[in-house]
Amino acid sequence: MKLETVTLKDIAKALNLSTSTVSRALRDSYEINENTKKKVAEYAKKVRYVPNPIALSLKDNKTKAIGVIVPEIANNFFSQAINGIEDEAYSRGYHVVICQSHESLEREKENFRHLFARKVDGVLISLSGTSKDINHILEYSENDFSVVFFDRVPENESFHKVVANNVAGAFNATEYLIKQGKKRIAHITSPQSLSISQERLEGYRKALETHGIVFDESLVKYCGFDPEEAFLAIDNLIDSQNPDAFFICSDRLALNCYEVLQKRYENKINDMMFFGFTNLNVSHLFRPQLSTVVQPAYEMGMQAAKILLDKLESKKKNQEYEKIVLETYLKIS
Amino acid sequence: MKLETVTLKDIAKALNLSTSTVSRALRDSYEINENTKKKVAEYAKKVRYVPNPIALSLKDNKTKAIGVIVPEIANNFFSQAINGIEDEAYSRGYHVVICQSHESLEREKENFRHLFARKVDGVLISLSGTSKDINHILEYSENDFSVVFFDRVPENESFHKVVANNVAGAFNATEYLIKQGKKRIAHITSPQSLSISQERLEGYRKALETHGIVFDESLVKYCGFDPEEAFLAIDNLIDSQNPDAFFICSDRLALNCYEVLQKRYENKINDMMFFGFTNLNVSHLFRPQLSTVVQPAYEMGMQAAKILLDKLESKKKNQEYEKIVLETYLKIS
DNA sequence: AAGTTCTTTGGAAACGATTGCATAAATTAT
DNA sequence: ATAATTTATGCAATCGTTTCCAAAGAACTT
Repeated sequence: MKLETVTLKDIAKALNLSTSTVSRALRDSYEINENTKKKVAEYAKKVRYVPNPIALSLKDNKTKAIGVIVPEIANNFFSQAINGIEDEAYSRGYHVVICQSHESLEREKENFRHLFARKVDGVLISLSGTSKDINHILEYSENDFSVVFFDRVPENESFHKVVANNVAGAFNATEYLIKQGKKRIAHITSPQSLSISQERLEGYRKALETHGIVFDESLVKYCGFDPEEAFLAIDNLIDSQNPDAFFICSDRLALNCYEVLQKRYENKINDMMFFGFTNLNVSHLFRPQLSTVVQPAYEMGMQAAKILLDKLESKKKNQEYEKIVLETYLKIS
Repeated sequence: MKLETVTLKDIAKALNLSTSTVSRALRDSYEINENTKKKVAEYAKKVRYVPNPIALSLKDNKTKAIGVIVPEIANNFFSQAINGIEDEAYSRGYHVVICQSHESLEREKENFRHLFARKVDGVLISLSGTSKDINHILEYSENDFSVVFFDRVPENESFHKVVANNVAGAFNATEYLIKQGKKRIAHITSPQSLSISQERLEGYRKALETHGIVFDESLVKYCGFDPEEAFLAIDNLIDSQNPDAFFICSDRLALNCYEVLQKRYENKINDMMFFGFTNLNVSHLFRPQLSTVVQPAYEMGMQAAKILLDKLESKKKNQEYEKIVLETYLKIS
């Protein structure tokens, strides 16, 4: 059983030393004789000693693990963000526990409880679509538990945040459509409570304004997470508002929208244009064509992880809260 | 600081008992007086006592965590499989640590080392595309560390495995194309070392055979993980082999293939048909149309997790290795 | 009434590592 | 040569929990 995990005690016994000496030798303490150090190091290597992270965790109440809560893994934006988080975390010796809220506040609370009970050192989170407040998070963060938000963030000032420049992204997308001669641009978006919805709407409005188009509320549809609801909204919109373009603010809604189009409007949509706000890596293969505002998902994840880990590893209580805003780019199809 | 974690010792002190009594009371031991139990339970609830999982882990050398190694998260098949794994694991009180091999054997080895060092109780893995043998895994599994494979599995008999019925899926897809009148069906697939490649090729051949079409090796292309290589192979194939349909065995290759088609063959492809072996949830939106063999990814993940957890939780060393084969279905676009 | 059993509780070791403190031996200073 | 200092090591507590063992007191037996 060469895999039996060997402990300090085993090494101590084998070398006729005490565990404290072995421990210090391995950490290269100045108190230990060079010869002893060498002997210990050699033997430890030979038997492939690996410190037991659990014992360490118990000792200093740190797990070297961080939690991540996202609405869904099966979403390109989030899986790319997670890649960024993992790369940063692993390279710094942390591991990552991923949870999905499935857009449910209840699940999000549960995830938090779970991660906290598991004693992760901190949490990265992108809020669920039904989380209207963050009391469930304040409860933890106010007691010195580190939380960093990314993508979908709360208004509360007292948090670190990493977001895309949603206003600019939405502005650029809308402007592009306008420049293509579109006048009645429908805007399909997520629940109003989400920061991303508000900011993207703002970009959309600004672009209209800049180009002298009157904002028409009836072209805007907020959709929850029930597909049928989205289908109906989109259907109504096409029937009654006669849009010539769509600016759709999530993967999910873009797909809902295409679903409707394919089933019911094959004939009408020839000169409609579609813009999304997605990280679908296959959007260029869609017909009708779907251009999208692409967010630097990987980068966002990495930055968020970096902020969290920096915070965890700095002694001083850094009271300044960073908000990092990353630029998006347009991918025209 | 209402969040300060409370320990058994705190409860003991507050109630003037010993920690052992408190511990036993909470676990409802027969030795403890009913009144004492009640008092302890009440107080524990009041102060929201949650046992420290790290202390437990240290004690019984179990972390209630399982590791998952997949090539990529940002792939619908795997993220769906992970959903299945997580649902099963969380519902049984385990958490999940996810690692990505990025199709690299080296990374896969590292992932394994990492998970083992972190003392996860077992591992679920889908092999990387460059893992030609599994010595790096045998080393662990031979020493009583539980490993369950899913999707991309080794030949080795002494493992639990959960796979899709790749042969049947490939057969059905190919047969469908044949029935649509296709005669020269190209087959683009992953490295030959992978179980999925071999099995899907087998299904493809069988279908041809069944329908009296001679298998033509030059219609088959194995592609590694370099996109340029894939582009070239597909390009050559179209130029020199005049295929009238494609059966493409992965998300990645399907995308590579479409890349080539869009850039260079817009005119030629009108009557070509395309079949994939993917869990892309948007394949019906592609043009040219992409039908696909859909695997029960969620179910596969769940079953794999179930087998692993059952194994972890059963005392007896179950020497029979299960191989579960789940059926696929065709999604025609 | 003395011994036996049952009920209920506490003490202490264990899991694996770190670390403050004590101490023995070796070296240096006076 | 003796005291002071340095060098090198070990002991024991700690983190939070479980569990084996001991034990005190109550209740029972004969």
